[in-house]
Amino acid sequence: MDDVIEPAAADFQLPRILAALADPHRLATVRYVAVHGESWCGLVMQEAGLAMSKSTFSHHLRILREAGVVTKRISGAKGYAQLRKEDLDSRFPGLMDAIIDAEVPARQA
Amino acid sequence: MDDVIEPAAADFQLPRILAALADPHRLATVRYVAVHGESWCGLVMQEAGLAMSKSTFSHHLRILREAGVVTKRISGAKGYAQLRKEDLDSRFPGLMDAIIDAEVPARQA
DNA sequence: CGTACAGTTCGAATTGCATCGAACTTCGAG
DNA sequence: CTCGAAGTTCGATGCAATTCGAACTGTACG
Repeated sequence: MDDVIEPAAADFQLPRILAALADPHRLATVRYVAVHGESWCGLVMQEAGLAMSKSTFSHHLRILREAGVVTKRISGAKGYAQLRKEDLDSRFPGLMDAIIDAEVPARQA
Repeated sequence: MDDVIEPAAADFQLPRILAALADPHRLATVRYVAVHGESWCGLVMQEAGLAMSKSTFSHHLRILREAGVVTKRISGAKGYAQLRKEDLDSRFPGLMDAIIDAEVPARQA
């Protein structure tokens, strides 16, 4: 069921993390949990402005988890996503801060 | 001939920059010019450990330029690539430092 | 128990990316 | 002018990513 491998911090691969963050949907997801802390996935989908099906969101979350960017915790029927800030900071100091604090350009057409 | 658009710093798009940096070959390229400063492309290809054809390298360099990560200067028949450190720092403070200074995991087979 | 909710997995379609060789342009050196 | 070196562009190809709906599993709650 849930065979997703969340790597240890020592196994983080920069290209993989950058690839995970390079998708606008996933970036929005990461930014949301960075600001709001551990969040229910359903809320993230709504609030982060992600117009996609459940299965697509599940896919994106998997990419983020397999890269080591987020963790998922299951409570009852719901899942909660959280940024792995400490682990990311330990391997790539300043990386996430730079990405999270980056100016979000005005939405362009 | 050279229609590659190198965007102004104000037009930098984070997802695009992250995507450009997410490829190991391009990451190696960026790290090389970050350390060595403006470099002849031929040398970069050799020294950065890039085993690829000229056309493929040209393609990767284009991606980096169009994202705003590097500039190219032509001198005679040769081209020289340079990291756009100031522009990148102005839009995304700390981003490039974090990426360049990241520990490169020991290459093991 | 049965219904609704939360989420994953699967298959399929579409799209995009990395890569190469070949052909071409341009520059520098003879 | 001619030759080789340096790069770019152009198809073509093969692989990976994104996306969806449908079917499935598991939890919560009347």
